[in-house]
Order: sequence, then structure tokens, then C-alpha cells
Amino acid sequence: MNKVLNIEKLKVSCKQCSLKELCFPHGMDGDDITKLDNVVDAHSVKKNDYLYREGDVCRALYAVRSGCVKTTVQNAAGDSQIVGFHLPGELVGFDGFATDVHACSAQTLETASVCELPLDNLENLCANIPGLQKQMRRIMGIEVNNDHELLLLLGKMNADEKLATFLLNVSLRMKQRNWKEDEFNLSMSRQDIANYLGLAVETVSRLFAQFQDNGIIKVDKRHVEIINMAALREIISDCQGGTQQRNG
Amino acid sequence: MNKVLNIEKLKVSCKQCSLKELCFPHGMDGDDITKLDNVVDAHSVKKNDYLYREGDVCRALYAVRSGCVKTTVQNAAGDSQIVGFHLPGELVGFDGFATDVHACSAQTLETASVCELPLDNLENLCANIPGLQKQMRRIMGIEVNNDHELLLLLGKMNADEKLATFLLNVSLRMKQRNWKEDEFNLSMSRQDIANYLGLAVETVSRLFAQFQDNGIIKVDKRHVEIINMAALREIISDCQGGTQQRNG
DNA sequence: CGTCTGCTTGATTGACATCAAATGGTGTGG
DNA sequence: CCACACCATTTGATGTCAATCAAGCAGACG
Repeated sequence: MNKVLNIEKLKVSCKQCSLKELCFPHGMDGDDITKLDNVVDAHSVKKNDYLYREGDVCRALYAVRSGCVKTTVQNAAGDSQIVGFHLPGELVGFDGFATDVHACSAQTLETASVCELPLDNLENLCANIPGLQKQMRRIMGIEVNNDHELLLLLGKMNADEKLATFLLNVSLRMKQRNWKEDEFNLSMSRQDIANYLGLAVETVSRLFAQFQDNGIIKVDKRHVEIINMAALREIISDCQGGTQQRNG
Repeated sequence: MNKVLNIEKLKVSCKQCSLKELCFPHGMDGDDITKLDNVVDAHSVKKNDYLYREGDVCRALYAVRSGCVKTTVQNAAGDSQIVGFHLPGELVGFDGFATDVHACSAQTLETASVCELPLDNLENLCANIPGLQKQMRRIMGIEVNNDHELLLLLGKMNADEKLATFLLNVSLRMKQRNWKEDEFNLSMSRQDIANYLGLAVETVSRLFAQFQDNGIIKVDKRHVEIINMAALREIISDCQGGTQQRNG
């Protein structure tokens, strides 16, 4: 079905990219970004194509330029878990660093554009650009922390807290990109959201309806408008006598 | 209550450490390990003390030498999720790389000994030892992959699959340390196991009993003997018509 | 126009959490 | 050495949240 990408390369400039502060060049000066520009190529990737699959040799990191990419892990029994939705400016591919073979698959949710940073070039670059190693550690640290947040969500939250957390997280990332924080289009299906949050599709659907009935959001298919941000926050910090899970 | 550690330092030698191939020095040659030895100190840490807490400035990485360390994330509502149990040879502290402030707390489960690698020294070292950056990336990559495995567990497995996976994982790590893979003492309480697996203590307790009744394991408090390894594996790869969750 | 796919809504079930209480081991103080 | 309190663990009874089963609906596409 969906092939691994193999599209014409396109020269891009990190220096002029509006995402640079969210992305790899974060905090770097002009000269260093130029060195980075020399090794970065962009690709266009069709909807549902893979950047890489579990088992592929890890040759590069990928920065999302436009569109949205999901990363997925699989187990022996065949079921898979989405471990991340990656928006423009975010990096994908660290799952290949442990063994030089990818432990995840990365697939686009819509037609996307991604920048490729070949690893051997990156290694040279790290030697030439002071502070780039630290940058690398910082970005991987972010990945680790994101995963931990998701662990907390999957391990300790009930359904409505999960969806509220998800919506607030998307909202925050929209804001970081200078897009509207209270109105956006989700690039993922209900199925994908359900998988990511460890829920059934039906539950996600019902929760969207419920949130809308309570005047917290307005939903039309994938278009979401947050009416009452505070109410969303309240759902997840519901410390007092409400529904609570104890296993902590 | 439990204070952050502040114990006398103790000079150690990575070169002579039996854990070196599992730990940071993995694959390094003698000269490079000597450089490493110069910056590493060991501490003894009492049971239930913290290596660091969420919010602490990140100054060092820690390698477990003996004992067991758990790392925990917390949310606004106050509940916390254990994100890792760290055995001898494993590294702790990457959660501080994103912002230079720890996003996790790290606490010992029993009296432990840990090696401290101060970050500023580590940075210098990376400049002097070729391939050390890559080592760093490799180890962080392992951390990322471990987290992903746990995400899969929390998101897609039911209770018995979770415990079976946990036991097999511990068994594997025992084997890697040249200890018995089918007989060991767990350093964590039922409560900790339950928290880690996203279950209630009672459920964990019942599952231990059930596994024992089925002749898969023998349990006496924290002492576990695996009688039928294959049966454990079967539980988690139970593809056919049994109990199944669909949300994938 | 019919088929397909993604989404929604309703009814029912079940896995696991919660509540409650008993048990057993450990440490303390008399 | 015993009595007692305390904690972790186990075991049993009950409750509930979300999964599952089952239609129905709307937009996309050939």
C-alpha cells in the first residue's frame, strides 16, 4: 500500500524559515544556521506515506515543515499505539538512535513537507558547531518529557481528563506557532485520537459531544473551537470529590 | 521527610566496574574510560532518599551501581506515575535535559549506590572523546524506546498482559546482568508495580495469585520464580480469540 | 446512485476499581 | 519474651467506567 517516501529533494533555508525558533535551529546564530542549511533538504510527502517504518535503518532525522506526522509503536500481538503527533517545527526519528534501526513507524496524516537531516552530516556538524550537541540533548530531552506526560495520561487519567488534556495540548502548540489557540482543525481522525489516548473511538466521539453539550467546545467534524478554556483546565485538575482513580 | 542526597563521595573506577558494558562506558576503549573515571564519583544513598526531585536544577546524570531507583512524573491534580525502575548499569536524569530543570523525581527503592556524572564535565568530555556524543544519543535513544514500550503497555494491554510483560522485562534485565533470569527478588512494592502498570494494588495482588495458581510462577512476597516462561510469553502474544481490546 | 469510510448514538457487558476486612510480618516498648 | 501498633499484602463483595456490540447517518468518490 503506502510506500516509503522517495520524492524529489528541494533546497530549503532554515535561516528564512518561520519555524526556526521552534525547530532545530533554536537559539543558533546566523553563521551556524548557514552550516545547517548546507546539509538540510526538504521533501514533499503524500498523505498516509511513511517517513520510515519500524525496522528501517535510521539514516536521518526529520523536521516537519507542514502537515502532521504520527509515530507508532507495535507489539508482538500486532496492536499498535500512537506515541506522538508531530506538528510543524517538531523533530521525528529519535526512535532509531538506540540501535540504528527505527523502533517506530512515522506516517503522515495529510500531505506534508519535511526537512531531512542526514545523521552522518549531523555528526560532522556537531563537531563544528559548538553547542549543537547540547541542542541535540535538549531536543531529545523534550521528547523524553513528552513521552512521560503521555505516560501520566495513559496511566492515571480517566476518559474526559484524557480528551481535555489532549485538546489543551493541541491548543498550546497552536499558540506556539502563532496560530489561533482557541480554534483549529485537527489533522487526525477520531480513530487516531482514540488510539493515542488509549480509548475506543465511540468514547472519543461521545466525549466530543458531551464537551459540546456543556458549552466547553464547539465541534464540527475535525474543526474545533474552544469556548471555555478554563472549564477544560478544570476537568484535568479535578482534585476534589469527583470521579477519581486511586491507583497511585 | 526524605532528604535529597548529600553523602560523602567515593572514588570509583569505571574501568574495573562489572557493569561497564551495560552502562555509559559501553564500547569505549581503555584510554577513554580513564578520562571518564576522572569525572565520576559514587554516592551511597539511603532507602527512599531522592537523587533529585521535580523542579531541581539538572546538574548531573546518575548511573545506578547497586539497588534500584524509580523515576516519577506528577500532574497538576497531584497524582503521580512511575515512568521507570532503574537497575544497576542504567542511567537516570535525562528528564532534566529539556529545560535544565528536572521534570521527574528519582527515588531509591532500597539502599543504593549511584555514580554521578556532572554535566559540565560531561560536556568537556564529549569534546575530547570521539564517539561519546553518539554514545549519549544511543543511551537517550534507549530511554525513548523504553518509554514507548511502556506507552504501548499502558495504552493497549489488559491487566494480565501488563503483569506478564513486566515480569518478562525484569527477567530479561536480570539476564543481561548475569543474574538468574527465572528467579529474583523484586525491589519494588506491589503498590509501585501497580502504579507503574496503571492498575490497582488489589489487581496486581490477584494476578500474582492467579499466575501462581496456573503454575506459571511461584511467588513469596517479593521473591519471584518463573516456572513457565513460555506461558508468560503466550499471555502477551495472545492474538487469537481471547480477551482483546480493540481501541487500536 | 450505490458503496465505502468515518463518525455518531444507543444498549449491554465486562474488566477492573473501589470498598471492606482479614492476615501476616516487622519493629517498638514494657 | 510478649503485647501492641503499623504497614504491606491478600481476599472477598460490589460498583462503575468505558469497551463492546449494533445500528444509523453523512460526506466522499467512483
